[in-house]
Amino acid sequence: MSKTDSSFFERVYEVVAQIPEGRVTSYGAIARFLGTPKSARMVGWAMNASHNRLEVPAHRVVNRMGLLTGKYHFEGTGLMQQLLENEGIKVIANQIQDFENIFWDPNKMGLK
DNA sequence: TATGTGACATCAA
DNA sequence: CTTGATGCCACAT
Repeated sequence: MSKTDSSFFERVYEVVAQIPEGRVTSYGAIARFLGTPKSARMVGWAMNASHNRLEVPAHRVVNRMGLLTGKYHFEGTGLMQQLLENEGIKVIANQIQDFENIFWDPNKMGLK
């Protein structure tokens, strides 16, 4: 309800919320889109707070290698993988298959 | 006010 | 080729 977002996190949520179904993105890509290419860690941190923002599909956000790094932060174990598989993404051993194929770049979002 | 932290990324040896 | 170490920025205490 505040008019001033004043939260870098809010921006991350917005980007993540724009991720199409069946697609995934990386922390660095989001960070770069926000203008802070070196703050990839902050993106992950924002996800930490995303637990309050259910509108944020954090399960669609993975690290650079397509590895479900934050699966341990979800409710239970394997929930993140379940959600991804539910969208048609193949995940084996916390590793997304065809990661490059389903990778969604926010920078290309409105462009092209 | 200062210190610590973190679901990453990138460079170096 | 692999493994290690550092940088990073914004938020929390």
